[in-house]
Formats: sequence, C-alpha cells, structure tokens
Amino acid sequence: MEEGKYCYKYPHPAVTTDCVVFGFDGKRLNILLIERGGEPFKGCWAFPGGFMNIDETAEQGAMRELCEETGLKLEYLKQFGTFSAVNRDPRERVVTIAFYALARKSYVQGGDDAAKAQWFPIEDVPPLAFDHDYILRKATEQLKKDIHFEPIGFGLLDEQFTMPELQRLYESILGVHFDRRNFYKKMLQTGILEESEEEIEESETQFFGEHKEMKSMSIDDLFGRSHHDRHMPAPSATPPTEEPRRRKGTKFSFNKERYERLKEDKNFRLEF
Amino acid sequence: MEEGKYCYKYPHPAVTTDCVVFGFDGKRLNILLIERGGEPFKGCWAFPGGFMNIDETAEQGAMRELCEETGLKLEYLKQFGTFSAVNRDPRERVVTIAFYALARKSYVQGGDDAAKAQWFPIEDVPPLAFDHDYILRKATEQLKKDIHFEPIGFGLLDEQFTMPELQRLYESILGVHFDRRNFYKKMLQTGILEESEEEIEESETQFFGEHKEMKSMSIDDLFGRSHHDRHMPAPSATPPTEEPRRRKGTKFSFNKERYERLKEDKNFRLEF
DNA sequence: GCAAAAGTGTTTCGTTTACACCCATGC
DNA sequence: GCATGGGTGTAAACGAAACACTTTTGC
Repeated sequence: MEEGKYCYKYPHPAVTTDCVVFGFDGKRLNILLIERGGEPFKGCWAFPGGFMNIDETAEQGAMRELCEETGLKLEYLKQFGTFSAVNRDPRERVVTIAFYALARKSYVQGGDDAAKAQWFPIEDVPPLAFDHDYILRKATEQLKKDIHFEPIGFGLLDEQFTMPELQRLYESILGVHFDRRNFYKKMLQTGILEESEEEIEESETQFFGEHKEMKSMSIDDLFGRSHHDRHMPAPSATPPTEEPRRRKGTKFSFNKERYERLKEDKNFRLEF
Repeated sequence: MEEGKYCYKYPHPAVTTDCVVFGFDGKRLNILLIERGGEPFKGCWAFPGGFMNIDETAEQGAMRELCEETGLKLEYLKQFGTFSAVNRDPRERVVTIAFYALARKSYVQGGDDAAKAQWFPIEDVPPLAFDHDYILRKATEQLKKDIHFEPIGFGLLDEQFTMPELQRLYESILGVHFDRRNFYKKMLQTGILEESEEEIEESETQFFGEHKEMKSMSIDDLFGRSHHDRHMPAPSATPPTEEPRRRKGTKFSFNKERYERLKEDKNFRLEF
C-alpha cells in the first residue's frame, strides 16, 4: 500500500480525465496528442488529460488539463465514456472519464500551441499510451454518431465557412461522399445556416461597372438557357437591384439562436 | 481527513456504480428502485448500485451490486454517463458511473425479487436520493436515442412476443403512436425477427415434416431468388404449408445471429 | 352477439438520390 | 486558355404515412 496523507477505509481508484481533441485542417480530420515526458509510456503519444482535482467536476478537470497541456480553451466538451479496465495503468488503479472536443480550423492550421502538443491526421496516428487507441476508436465512433444529429460540425470550422468546406468536413468524419447539390439543399433546408453578408468594402463604382457587365451577359445568356430559372440578376425585368458577384465562395455561419428555436418544434429533425 | 488503511499522496474520490433498470409490464415503462436503509437519504428511493471494488471493472461492479441488491442477473448493461458533481454525495467526494439495464417482462410482472426493491412506472417515480432524478432523466434520454438504432427493445420482452406487445413497448419508450400496419411492415422488413413456430407440443412428425419442407424449399428458392438476398426462410414460394391459424397473436423472437450478420452489410440501417 | 384486439395492402405524399452545365478564378 | 472548383434545378425512385375492413377471442 502506498504511503500518503489521504487515507480511506477502502481502496479508492484514481480518477483522471482524457480529452480527444478533433481538428479539421480543411482536408482531413486530425487529433491533438501530447508526447509523454515520463514513465509509464515515456515517449509515447497520449491524449491531453490528467488527474481530476477533488474540488472540480470531471468537465472542469478535463478543461483545466487541456488548457494546461495545450493552451487550448475550447467551448464544446462532450463526455463519451468512462474507462475502467483494471490494469489500464500500470502504476495504480485508474479510472478515466473521457471527453472529446472540437478545435476550430485556424487552431489546427496555426500549428502547435504547446511545446509537446502535435496534430496528427486521424488515419495516421502513432502508437498511443495506455488504452488510448481504444479510447480513440470510441471517440471517433461517438463523433460519427453525434454529427448525424447535432450541429457540432461547425465547431470544427471557423466562424464563417463555405459550403464546400462544410461538405469536406462531413465527408471526412463520416467517410462518405455527398453530391454537392444535394448537400447544399439539405444544409440550407435545415434553416440553421445564415448567409454572411460579405463585408462590402470599397468602390461602389467598380461594383456598378461589374454589375452592368453581368447584366448584359445574363440577358444574352437568357435565351441560351431557355427555361432555367437562374439565380442571376433577375433576368430581364430587374434593372439595377440585384447583384450576384461571387468572390471566393459564399460564406455561411451557424445561427445558434435559430437552431435553439427550431429544436423546440416537435417535428424538426436534423439529420445527416 | 478520514482514517483508514488505504492511503494516497493525493485525495481520491470514491467511485460507485448505479444501475437504472428499465422494465416493461406490457403497458408502461417501469424502473426498479431500492429503498435506502441508512443515511444519507434514509427512506428515500434510489437506484441499485454501490462502491466499485478495486479489482473489478465498472461493468462488473454494476452487475455485482445489481445482483446483490435485487437478485437480477441481466444481460444488457449500457454505460450512459458518469456523474461527478462535487457535492453529489454529502459524505465524501463520489463519482458514479451509471448504466442502464433492461429486464424482461416476466421479471417485472413477477414482482419484486428483493425485499426492498420495487418497480415504479416511470411517469410516477417517488423522490429519489442524491442526484438520481437527474440520472434518471439522462438514462431515459439515452434509452430513447438508443432504441432508434439498436435492437435493444427485445431485451424488455420475453423471448417470444407478439407484434402488438413490441409496438406498445416502442410507443411507451418513444412516446409516440405508430400505425399498426406500418409498424408490422417496418419491423418485418428489418429481417431481424423470426416468426416462432409456435410451441410444437404434440406430433414431432409435424415438426419434422415442416422442417424438411422448409429446407428443400429454400434450396429450390435459391435459384428463383437470383440476386435477391432475401432474409426470410422462403415464405414466398411455400404453397401448401401456409396456414394462418392465429391463436392469441403470432409470436416472434429476435434473431440475434441474423442481426449480427446484417449489421456487417454496409447499407443495412435499423431505424425507428 | 357484441366489444376489443389481431391481422393484412394499397395509394399518396414527401424525401432522397442521381445527374450536367455555366461561371469564376488562378495558373 | 485551361484546369479546378463553386454554384445551381429537375426528374425518377424510394421510403414513409395514411387509411378500412375482416377475423378471432373473451365477455
């Protein structure tokens, strides 16, 4: 029996937390790992995490450890399982409460905040300490399940994002391919997205010029397109009002308030 | 600090397990509670559960405690959350790993196995000890989610059950009403149900006769079915065998092997 | 014989899928 | 100017939902 000043009538396991942090770099799903500096599993990679303090909840402990070890302060932390195999830690009996978290794209692309923290593409993860391979599998399964029904994907992108970005994210998490048009439709139909009015800096003049050009183009075009109901500058009739001008890609953002309201409606169903 | 012979350098919380046992009496969903004999919350009702031993997993601990306290030995135990609020137990810091379990109908109707254990309809639960009200809410939410996609409902019925029974079960868990015909169709289409050859008392001959027929049928059928991967024994072709002869209601059972096989097929989707 | 519950198909509707072309941008 | 990727509508197929009557059993 170990020595120490905290004594109990019956043996108590240690309780730790572990955080599986998912990040999306625009192409692939990544996870954030820490290289262990001490035994056991010295030199192995592991999830950020550590012992829960006696005066904090597991959630608080997970957030604290995550911040201490990686500098990340994340909004979404989801408990997905508690792992209690008797010998999962060679030192003593340790039960770990596991969470997954989502880091926005810029964090991932920005590189490693913490010295020993590093992002790994999820299909190319090094051997992990303890039972973290197993935990990772469970985390991934849970993420897959959750993203079907909860709008958590947005937590992996920046505040504003384009549809193709969002689609690539869903595709890498779910491991499937969506038809672009169908994906647009379904996403927009949910009603939880908001089209960002892109910042309208500079030169109205240029804008008008552009507009005029477009307009004449689209009129010519109109005949060629026959019945197609193009989104473009209201075919013949609308004079100066509409303005299409796509730049790099239309930006959207997740409208949380609208989602909260929709959720209340008994027959609202979010599904992917 | 308490005295005791198990000492640690840092404080360790106690770890307990709790079991939310669901049961279905044919009409309503019930849960199994135990009246607490000691403080705290003496006289209150609570979930079966208790301290996890240092040499057992949480699952094992939950099963052990459940058995000790209620006499139930159940097959399905699902971890759905770990609760770690700092003051959830007035005695000491206690983290509880919570499971839900499913008890077959006959257990529920059979009454209380253990002295102090009692079934309560879920809409009419007495005040519970600790944070067990909260835990119950979470368990119910989880059960609702799970039953949409996993064939766990059968664990609440007896080995053999009728469609109306199954439907009532789904309806009480999900709180909705299904059209009887649509429910039949959907359930049968999944391919995981098996129509019970009703207890074959009398005349083994009849059984063997039936059996032989079935077998030859399915071989014949094999060619006729071409690419169709039918799950059914070969019902379509059977000319003379068929005889509806409903008694009380046709009995079905859950075919686990078939389910396991179907699950592998990439485009098998179970949903309710 | 009457009331209550089991059993069974078809039609309608909505959702999901499949699919092609134009435009803008960057090289 | 060419390759890459963004943006848009429609038709066909499929699955879900709505719906009524007959049979059996227990009272």
